[in-house]
Amino acid sequence: MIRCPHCKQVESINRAGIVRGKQRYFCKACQVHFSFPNEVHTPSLRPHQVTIVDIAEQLGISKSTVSRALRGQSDIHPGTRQAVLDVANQLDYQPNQLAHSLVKSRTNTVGMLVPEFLSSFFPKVIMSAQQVLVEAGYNVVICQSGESYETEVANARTLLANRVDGLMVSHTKETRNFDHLRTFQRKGIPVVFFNRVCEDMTVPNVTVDDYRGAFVAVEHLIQTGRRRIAHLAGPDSLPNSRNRLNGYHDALLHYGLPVDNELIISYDLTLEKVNIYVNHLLNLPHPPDALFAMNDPAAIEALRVCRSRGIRVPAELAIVGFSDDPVSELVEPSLTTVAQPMAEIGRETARLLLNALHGPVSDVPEQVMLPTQLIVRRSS
Amino acid sequence: MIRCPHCKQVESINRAGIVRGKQRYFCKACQVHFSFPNEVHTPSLRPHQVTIVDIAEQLGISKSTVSRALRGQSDIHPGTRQAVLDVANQLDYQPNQLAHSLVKSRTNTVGMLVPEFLSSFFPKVIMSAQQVLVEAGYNVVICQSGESYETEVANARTLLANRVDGLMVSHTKETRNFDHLRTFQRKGIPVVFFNRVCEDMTVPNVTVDDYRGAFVAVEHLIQTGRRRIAHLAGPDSLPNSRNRLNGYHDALLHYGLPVDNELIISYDLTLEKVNIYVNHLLNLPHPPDALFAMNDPAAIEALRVCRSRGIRVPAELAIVGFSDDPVSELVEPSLTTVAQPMAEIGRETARLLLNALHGPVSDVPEQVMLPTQLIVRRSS
DNA sequence: CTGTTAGCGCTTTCAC
DNA sequence: GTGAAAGCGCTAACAG
Repeated sequence: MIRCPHCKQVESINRAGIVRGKQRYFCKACQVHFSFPNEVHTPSLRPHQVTIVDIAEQLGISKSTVSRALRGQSDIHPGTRQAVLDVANQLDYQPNQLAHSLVKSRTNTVGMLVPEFLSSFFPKVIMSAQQVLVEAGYNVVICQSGESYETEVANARTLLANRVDGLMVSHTKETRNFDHLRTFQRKGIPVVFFNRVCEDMTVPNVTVDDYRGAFVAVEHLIQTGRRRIAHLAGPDSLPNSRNRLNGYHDALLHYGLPVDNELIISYDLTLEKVNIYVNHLLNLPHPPDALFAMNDPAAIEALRVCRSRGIRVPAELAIVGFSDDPVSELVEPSLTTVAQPMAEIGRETARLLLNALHGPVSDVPEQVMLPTQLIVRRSS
Repeated sequence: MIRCPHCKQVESINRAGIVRGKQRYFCKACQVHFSFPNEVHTPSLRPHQVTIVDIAEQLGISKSTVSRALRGQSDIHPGTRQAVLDVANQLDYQPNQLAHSLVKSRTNTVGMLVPEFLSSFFPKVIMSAQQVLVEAGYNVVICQSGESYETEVANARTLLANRVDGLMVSHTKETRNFDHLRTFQRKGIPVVFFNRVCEDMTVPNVTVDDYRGAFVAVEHLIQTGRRRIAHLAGPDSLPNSRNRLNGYHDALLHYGLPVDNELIISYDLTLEKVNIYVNHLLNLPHPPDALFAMNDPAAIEALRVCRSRGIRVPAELAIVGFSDDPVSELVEPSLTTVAQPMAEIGRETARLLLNALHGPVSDVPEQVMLPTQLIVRRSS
């Protein structure tokens, strides 16, 4: 009698052919295929985990000696060391990092709090930060909050309970209260911000020059003849958004163009809102001839709105994004955007954290601001 | 005297204006902006971490009582509990998960090994798996290996040393030896494979019906009049690749088309190779009129090659990808592709792991195969 | 209801 | 060189 592993029903099961000698089944209710292997799995209870005491006993020596041998300390008889290593190997000994961390009160692990990792920005930053940190002997554990403040707080608690040695943070768009991060500071655990930084906390941080990036982007639009430039801004809670908005604003002023508040809309970083707002802008009596968006996903969504309305880009509306997501090169027309040095952001964040971790930090916290670069493509 | 935090030089520093009252600097050598905050950071050594003993002493009770109160056990005087909670709060007590895990010999943490997370596939799978697992009270730590076998082995060692309670794995394209994963099995730590599964290990796993997905994709090309269909296959080491290749193969046979080995090229999942191979295919005396690619990034790279060579898609070459990466909808022309239910893969993987974690698993390991869906767009 | 004791697996004095 | 003993912070019997 075959039972669907999902809905536990028996009636809805059909045989679905044989693949590599195995009968496959299909549950009509769940629309799911499944099968069972031939070999039988014998799930013993968790067996005894071998410890240094096991090694010590087998060798008739003390566990201190085993500990020393395993760590390759100097004051140890070469023969003893080899014997320990051999037995450890033979017993398939795996050191217990928990016990080690407990006694050393350091875990060699650092945490990273990010708001999401669906766009390419955070994965790239994570990878380069990780590379630097792993090389320095640290493990990196990544927590993503899905832009939810509550999840971020929960993640921070978990990392704290697990006694990470340090923390890298790019907070959610909802985060206004930073107590969960101040706790780390109070406990003497170094915190480094990147990308989205808290201006009220005195910690090292890594940002890009959002102001300048936005300024140059808008300048480019002006120099290519645009006069009514709209801005899809990010949430006011993010310094990022504010800096880009300021850059936009100052570029208009600098070139003597009026700042029309009707053309500035700040949204919550969800694509549905982009859709609504872009349509709204296009429906204006005097619609904009250009759009500078907070980020690439927004710009690309704007592109789609234009496509669906038959509005030609860039002829009728020029569009510029921010970040240089790999997608921006692939869309049609390809997207002009302000590139951020993602790998460098990661490396710098890792470097600042290592500084804080290693040195008895005698300096004021360092704040790194990386340059951006305008990449002109066909959407402008 | 200002020193560049990167190159440590003094000569290459320029002042770069004042932002929000702070002097900013620019290092010509490193092309980097930086600044220092006003407030001075006093980096004390790591302060004493408060423990249940501290709470016990302050209250003049035993630490067992504190432990019980904190965990909300039943046999405790409500007054005592409240007092403990108050002091814990006042002292900013944070439980030490390491100590807890050590004594319980379980960490409530599960590991996830993925080959990369730059494409959208793994992030999506991770997110949905995480959701299920967090709800069940587990933390998830994610390790990405960048498709490097050595990194995967190192990650596995770390997770083992940190005594994860369970493991979810999608291995690298290089992985042929699975000893690092068998170790978990031997130690009684449940392992679940997903997406890229090891056929030699008797563990639960989650896959999609690659064979059928490929078959349907090629069938679609045939039914829309294509006769010379090329296949850009993945590495032979991945069952994924082999199943998709088989689906391609059988579809041709089923419709009475010849299988031309010249049109089947297997590549190593790097985009540079895609470029070379697609060009090679297009240079053939009898070039293909359609291409079925192992995955969306490859298909999109093929699209770019065509664009740069002025080859019209789909008129001259129809292209079909695999996975339904969000990008595939955005490229021009939009990409026909075989969608994988990423969220469901994650959920199922998490479910299988929870089963193994909770139940004393009395069954044979379950193998789930999820259906795919052909999404026809403009590239075919 | 609460305290005492032992111990999770490891490192670290301090003797010998 | 090596061992004995104490302790990292917490939980879990077992008494009372």
